[in-house]
Amino acid sequence: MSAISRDRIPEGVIERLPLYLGVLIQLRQQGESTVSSARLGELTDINPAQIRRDLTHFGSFGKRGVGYDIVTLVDRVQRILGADHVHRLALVGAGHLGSAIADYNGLRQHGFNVTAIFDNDPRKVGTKIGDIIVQYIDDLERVVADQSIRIGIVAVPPAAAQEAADRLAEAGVKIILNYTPVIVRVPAGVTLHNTDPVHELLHTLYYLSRTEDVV
Amino acid sequence: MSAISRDRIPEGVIERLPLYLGVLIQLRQQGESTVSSARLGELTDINPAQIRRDLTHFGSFGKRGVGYDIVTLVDRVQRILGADHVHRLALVGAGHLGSAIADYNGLRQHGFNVTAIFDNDPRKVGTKIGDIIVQYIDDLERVVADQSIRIGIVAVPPAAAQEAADRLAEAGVKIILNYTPVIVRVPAGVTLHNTDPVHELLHTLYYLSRTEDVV
DNA sequence: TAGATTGTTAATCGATTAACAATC
DNA sequence: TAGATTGTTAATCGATTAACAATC
Repeated sequence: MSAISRDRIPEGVIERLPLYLGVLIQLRQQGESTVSSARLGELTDINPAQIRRDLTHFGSFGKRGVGYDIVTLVDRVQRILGADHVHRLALVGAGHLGSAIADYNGLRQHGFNVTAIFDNDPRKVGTKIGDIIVQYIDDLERVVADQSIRIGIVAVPPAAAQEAADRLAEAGVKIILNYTPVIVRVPAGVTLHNTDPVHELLHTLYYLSRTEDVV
Repeated sequence: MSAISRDRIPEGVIERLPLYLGVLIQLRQQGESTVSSARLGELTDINPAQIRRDLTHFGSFGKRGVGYDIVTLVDRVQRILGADHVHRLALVGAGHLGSAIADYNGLRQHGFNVTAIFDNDPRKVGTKIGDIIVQYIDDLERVVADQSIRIGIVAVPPAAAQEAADRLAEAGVKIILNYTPVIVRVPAGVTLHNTDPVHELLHTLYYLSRTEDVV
């Protein structure tokens, strides 16, 4: 290897790649064939210089005077992220949130396939969400290992969150998406990502109180 | 005012405040009365120096040699974020995702009160989610204005996302949480926050492909 | 060739962290 | 008083952006 620098890639770069990917796929659907960093910047609200800079961390994918070939760039970004092949997902929790996630088509479109759903409620076990039959939580370890699933989603009530994460990690899952407000501990080697509407609301709220003055 | 600097607060600081708040509330529940930045750092995985630095943007809330009084700090952080009083929320979309959000107790605990839910499906209109009756989407403008709701959540199918956001903004909403993968445009003065599981999965995925090598 | 746009450097800007004096 | 921990400064580190030569 020569041109491509294999140094640490800044976190911010990795966060922006999915954003680029989303816009690129949209452009591809619209039949566009090339795109400039300027146009990409408009669509993502990100400085074009930064987009170019971000991409050079992984190589040089554009043509001077022309821009980036969309099909190629989609492919490259997917490969960088590891989204160029299918990933099986285990979902813990078959309530409203779990159902929403399992039904969500966007996942499959990006190669994320929910292939196992677990719940501890006997009334839910055996029912179907989409194509998938809800299984009893005690089968988690076996099923996850059998399917060598490496991504898990925690969509259970707060009180059950830590246990769900523990079992997923124990079963060999490497990425856990936590949809619970609970601060979950995971062993080293497991990447945790938290999503909590409260967190996001509180964050945005700050800017609200600055703009209008509350009575 | 003298001590408190009224300069621009870095985005990162505002993002961390909700995290501190979550941990502080947890500590308060456990009956703790004071906490040091060191302990707070352990619980949040954030450098203690940064925590102290972050807080000084808003004043000095601690006691040297002692730490921070938890009750006071919770109160101060809530006030900074604007979370010291109740906010009404309008929810668009009464599907699984909408139901999950409306049922979510964490919201109410932080002063977020879903007081209006809208859907365009006549079969859902009139049904109840928790205490709230689902209303027809065409009533959105009227209801939101009547209740002077300033926060809206979009939990509809992707195709309906832009329209939902447009109507919320039109009705006077200032913060929109978009739970759709669609890149939604909002008028100036409206703050948009996007949450998409795909986005988060793709982001985390990058680190997965670095650690283990895929076959 | 002239125009456009990349890849890359260098300058700026901002955020994180270590260190320590102030002080409870 | 001795020990602990804050508030704050200064140093480091990293990320963003402007600018432009390379080149399609």
